[in-house]
Amino acid sequence: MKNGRNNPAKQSAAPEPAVPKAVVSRLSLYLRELQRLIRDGRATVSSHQLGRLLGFTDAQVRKDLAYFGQFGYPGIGYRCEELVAAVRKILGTHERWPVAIVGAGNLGRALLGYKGFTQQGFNIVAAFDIEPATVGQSIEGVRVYHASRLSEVVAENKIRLAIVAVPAPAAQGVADKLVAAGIEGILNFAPVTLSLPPTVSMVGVDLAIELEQLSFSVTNRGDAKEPDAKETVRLPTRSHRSA
Amino acid sequence: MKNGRNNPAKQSAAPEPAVPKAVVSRLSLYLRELQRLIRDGRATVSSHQLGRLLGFTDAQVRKDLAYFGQFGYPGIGYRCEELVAAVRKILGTHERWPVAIVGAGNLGRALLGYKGFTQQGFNIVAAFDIEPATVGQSIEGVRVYHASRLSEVVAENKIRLAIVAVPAPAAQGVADKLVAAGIEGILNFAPVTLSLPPTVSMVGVDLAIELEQLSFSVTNRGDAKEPDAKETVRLPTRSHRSA
DNA sequence: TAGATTGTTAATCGATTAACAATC
DNA sequence: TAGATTGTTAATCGATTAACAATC
Repeated sequence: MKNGRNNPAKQSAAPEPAVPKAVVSRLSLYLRELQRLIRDGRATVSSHQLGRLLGFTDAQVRKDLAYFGQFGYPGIGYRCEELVAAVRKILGTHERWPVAIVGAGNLGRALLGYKGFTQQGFNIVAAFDIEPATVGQSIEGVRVYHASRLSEVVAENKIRLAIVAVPAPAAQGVADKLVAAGIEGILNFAPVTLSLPPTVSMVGVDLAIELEQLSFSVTNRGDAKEPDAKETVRLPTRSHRSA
Repeated sequence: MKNGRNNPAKQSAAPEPAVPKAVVSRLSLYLRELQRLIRDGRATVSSHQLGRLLGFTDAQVRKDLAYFGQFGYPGIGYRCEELVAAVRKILGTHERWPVAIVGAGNLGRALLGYKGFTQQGFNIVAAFDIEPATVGQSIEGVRVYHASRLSEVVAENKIRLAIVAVPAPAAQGVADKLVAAGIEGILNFAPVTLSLPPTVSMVGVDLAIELEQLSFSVTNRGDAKEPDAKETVRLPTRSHRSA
C-alpha cells in the first residue's frame, strides 16, 4: 500500500527506515519495566502509563513500538505478557545466547557471577585469561581457558557475543583475536576506542566515563530547565543515562 | 556582541542554549582519546583527526567544544594538554571527587578495585553494606560501614556522588537513603528505574541491557547502511554505544 | 453508548553537517 | 604567501510530539 507508487527508481528491497539506536535502547527499558509490572500482577498497560514510569511521552512509546509492528489494543492498551514476548523477540533474547568473557580479573569475575545476564537470556559459557594462576580454574561454574584457545572454544560453543574485561593496553589485541574467531558482537569494558570491522557490533561501557557524566551534571546545576516546576509528584529520573 | 540587539524582551539571564546530553557524553570520549594521544607523544590534534579516531565529523567536534568556549588555534588545531585541562574543567574532574559505594557484593567489590576511577579523578572513600560478615571489613583499602551510618559518613567526607551496586529489590530504598543523606548524583547498577527528586542526577548502567543492545544489532544485520563501502581502511567502531 | 486508547500522519523541535570568513 | 584549520552561521537531516480517525 505505501511506497508502491511514484517510486520507479528503487524497485525491490524497500529502504526500510532503519531503527534509530535510541529506540532500541528504550525497548530494553520497556522490557525491564514490563517484567516488573508482570511481577506486580499487572495484566495490561497503556502507552501513557508505561511512558510515565520511564519519563517518556505516550506518543514516544507508541512510535517506538510501531517500528516493529502492531502490539496494542485500542481502548485497552498492551497486554504485558504479550508485549514482553514481542520485545524479547525483537531484541533477539527470546532464545538464549552463549557468551564468552575475556579477562577473568577484578571486573571479569564480577561479571561471571552476575545474575542479571542469566535472567535476561545470556549464558556465560567460557572465560579466557593468560594468567597461569587463573587459567584452568573454574569460576562461578565457568571454566577459564588460556586466551590462545579462543577460536577453538568459540567455534565449539557457537559463541557469537563476547565481553572484553581486560586492561586497556590489551583490549585491541583481544578484540582482533575475537574478530578472527568470528565473534559478531563485543561488549567492551576497556576504556579504549576499539578498531573493528563494520561487520562486528560493539557496545562500550566505560565506568569512569559514567561517573564523569554525573560529575558534569552535578557541577552544572540550576542551568537547565527549571521554569516549569509544576510537577509536585516525584517523577522517576529518566532511568538509563538521564540526568 | 551577539545576543545584544533586537531582543528587548528577555533582559538578564540569557536562556543559555543548554548543553545536550549527547555532547557531554562525547566530551568524555574526546578526553579519553586526548589522553591517549598525549601518552603517544602528540602535542596537537585537529578536529578532523580527533573526529576520525572516534567516528565523528570534524564539524561535530568543533561544535561540541564551541558550547564551552574557544580552545583551538586556526591553522594549528588543538593543543592536547591544553584541551585535556579544559575538558576536565568542564566535566568537573579537574578536582578529585570522593565517592561512596553502596553494596559490597560481587559487583561492588570489583568497582572498589577499579583503577580507572582513580585515574580519572574519583576516589571511593567509603563502602556500605548490611551483611554482618562484610561490615567492618576493609576492601581494597576502603572501609565497609553498615548502611545505617550512611548519612553520617557521607557528611563527614563531603561525599556528593554515590554508586549503587545492590540487588534490584533493595535499590530504591538505598536511593531514598542516599537522597536523604544529601547525595547529589547516583551511578545506578541495579536493573530498576529509580524514583528520584529532580535535584538529584542519575546515570544508569544496566549490564544485561548492554548485552541486549548487542543481541539486537547482531540479529538485525545487513539492514542498515551498506551502499557506501568505499572505506577500505578499518575504521573504529563508534566507541561508546555504537553498533 | 461513551470513554479509553491505539497506530499513524503532520507539525515541531533539536541536533548534525556543510560551508565559509577569519586567522595563524 | 599558500595551506591548514578554527569558530560560527545557515541548511539539512532526523527524532520527538501533537493531533486525530479508527477501534475496542
